[in-house]
Amino acid sequence: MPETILPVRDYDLAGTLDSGQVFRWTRSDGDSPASSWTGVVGDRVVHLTQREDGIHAETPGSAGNWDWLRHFLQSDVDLASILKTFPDDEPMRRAVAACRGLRVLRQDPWECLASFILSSTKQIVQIRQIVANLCDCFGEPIIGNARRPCLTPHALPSAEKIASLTEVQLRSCKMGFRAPNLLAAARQVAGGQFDLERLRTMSYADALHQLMALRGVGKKIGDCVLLFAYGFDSAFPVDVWVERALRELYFPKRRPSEKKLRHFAATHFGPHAGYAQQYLFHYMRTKR
DNA sequence: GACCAGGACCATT
DNA sequence: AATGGTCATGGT
Repeated sequence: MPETILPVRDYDLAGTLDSGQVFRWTRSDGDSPASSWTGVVGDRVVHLTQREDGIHAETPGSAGNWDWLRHFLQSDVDLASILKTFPDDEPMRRAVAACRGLRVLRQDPWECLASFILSSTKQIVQIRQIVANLCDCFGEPIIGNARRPCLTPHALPSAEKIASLTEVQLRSCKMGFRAPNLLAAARQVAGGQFDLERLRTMSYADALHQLMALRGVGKKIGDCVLLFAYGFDSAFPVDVWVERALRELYFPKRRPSEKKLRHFAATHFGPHAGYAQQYLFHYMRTKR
């Protein structure tokens, strides 16, 4: 089985894979002290383990030069230089101290868009379950991993595949009112009316505007896709946790208006605001 | 059994 | 511009 070591330091694999960016990774370390995870990147099953000398990776079948994994993990980015751009205030210092090595991943755009269309008013554990249902029922099986037939991993279904389904079939995955939104997005992507690749060439504002034209995609989900799939580091998704972080950590006592809060979020956190947002999010979710 | 969840959207004030 | 209801579902 192909394997490699990514000699990366300052990388919290567990925190990163469990910080609500991706929904298909499961811990597989039993009682071992090392943090070990299994997931799917594209059409490959990957097993990752965090050790002293870096992240150990193995995948059945062919791994090529592993660039696809370095890209997904963003293991070559200089985290320290990003942290330097964070505002020098008490909330950020606390969040950074509490989430050492937290990274922002780089996902496939369709997987990211589909996942976050399904994320609306759902807890992360439930998003995981919905995405798992969707992959198990309609994703392409990944062959060569048949430990047991019922555990055959599946890729996330393509836009074309989902576009060929019915709303009733999608609802069987327990995604509720999100089903028509996912179906509509899949049809537009599969039919070529919506070009996910073209977003790469656009400005942040234009790309966000495009995404928000999709039913079920507002500012928050649009920002998640731009940050997690396209690397627009200025995107600053504000969900209930981040809003709580802003109000509690930056405006205790006062009650800033929604508009004022959005202005603060858009101007205070610098060129890598998206990273700062992820630190605040994970900090709020894991403290206490 | 309430309450809430990585929201978006539409109808009222 | 700011609230309020609605949409499904299940964990805590």
